[in-house]
Amino acid sequence: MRIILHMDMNSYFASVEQQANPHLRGRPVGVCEHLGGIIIAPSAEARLMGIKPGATVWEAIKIFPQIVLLPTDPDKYRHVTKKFLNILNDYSDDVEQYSIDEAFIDITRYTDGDYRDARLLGMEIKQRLRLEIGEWVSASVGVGPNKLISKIAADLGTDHIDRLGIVRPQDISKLYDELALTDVPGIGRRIEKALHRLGIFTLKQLAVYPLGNLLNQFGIWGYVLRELANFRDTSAVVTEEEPPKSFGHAYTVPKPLTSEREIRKLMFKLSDKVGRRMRKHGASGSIVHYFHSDRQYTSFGKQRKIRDFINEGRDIFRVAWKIFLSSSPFPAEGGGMEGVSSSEISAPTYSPPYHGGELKLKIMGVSVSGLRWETGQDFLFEQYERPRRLAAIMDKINNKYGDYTITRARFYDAPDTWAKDTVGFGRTRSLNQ
DNA sequence: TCTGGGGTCCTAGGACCC
DNA sequence: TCTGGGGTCCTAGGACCC
Repeated sequence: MRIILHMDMNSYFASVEQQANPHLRGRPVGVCEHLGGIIIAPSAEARLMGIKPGATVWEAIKIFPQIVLLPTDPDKYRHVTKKFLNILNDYSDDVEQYSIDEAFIDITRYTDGDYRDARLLGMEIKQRLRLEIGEWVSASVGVGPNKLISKIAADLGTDHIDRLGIVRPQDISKLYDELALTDVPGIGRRIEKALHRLGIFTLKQLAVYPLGNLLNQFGIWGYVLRELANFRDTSAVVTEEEPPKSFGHAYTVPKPLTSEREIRKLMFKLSDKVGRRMRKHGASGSIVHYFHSDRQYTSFGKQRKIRDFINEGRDIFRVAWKIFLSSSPFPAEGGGMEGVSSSEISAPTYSPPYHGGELKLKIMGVSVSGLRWETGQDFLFEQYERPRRLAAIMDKINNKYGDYTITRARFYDAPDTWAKDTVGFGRTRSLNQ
């Protein structure tokens, strides 16, 4: 029987900020993307005041006007994540990074199957976090016979002082009294609703519900649900890091966009950001996804496969723009683009100004999948011919001084500059400004 | 309060080929 | 003219996670 330990950092982004900035310690802090959005991570102090993750910034301010609001700083969090993964690696070779603030460790060998040893190990890991990362960054630890249970156990542990939850095989049946359907990872809002329609309101009911009916209702997911409800999980702790399958960026604008120019500008920014990240990782891709939502949250999204593999902002942008035109808020020219390679896609023809004003674009996203990877270390610079080399130079500048410090002028301005391939300085400092 | 941005996986239908 | 089945690719869309 395996023993799996799950570690889940508490109020991660906020506590990392508090660790890094002593003057934030003990104060209610909220980390958010921008002021029109939500609090992604409220600090423990903010939570105590009733500010939950997912609350809008607006709401948080209403509860506590003095809350300290901070923008996310992904590099900072990744740095700390590396540190805590290193600690975990001292205890097992089988460490799986599950997200930026969560990890699974197979500690079967280390504990020799003994849950008392597992508890001691959990305490030791938490102690090392305090010593090596800092007092303000803490973790919930869960221990159980599989990944699913260890994760659930970590959540249960948050009620205790030491935030260490242990569920031994003989404790599993007690979970039914403590957990709601959506407390099980894999059961979200929609599935919960569907289960309600079947008359299933508790995990116990789900656990004994006829499998055939579940399969009818949910397809293969019915089987998964049944396994979840019985806390069965045979999945292994996966140590290898899988390469990503897509790269994407999205942005919610503070004020809805209506003009073609604004929309194109944002689309290029996002495309450029995606391209830059792809090049940094030595990836190119052949499927471009574009989506947007309007203020009423009706959304439009499509993907296009092209023949080439691309990783430059302007190429990604061209495809995204074509997709956008196909949604026909502006009349599309030339119809579809089946089988068109990126080099054949011309700069979009300028269409008449947006008519009617129905589209009030609130969220936009661009991503690229269908990835192919450059081999070796030399993907960054040398062997690239001029246009790519230009892109590499621009990357260096932008990575150092911030997004869009430098970009191609033609993407910013009126259609008559489209033909020129010049490097210019964009005015925009960053998406969040 | 109409609410972030980063992802993953699964399904299903149509086109096309053998 | 009608008949099968399998495989792959492409796209849309829905669900979930942190």
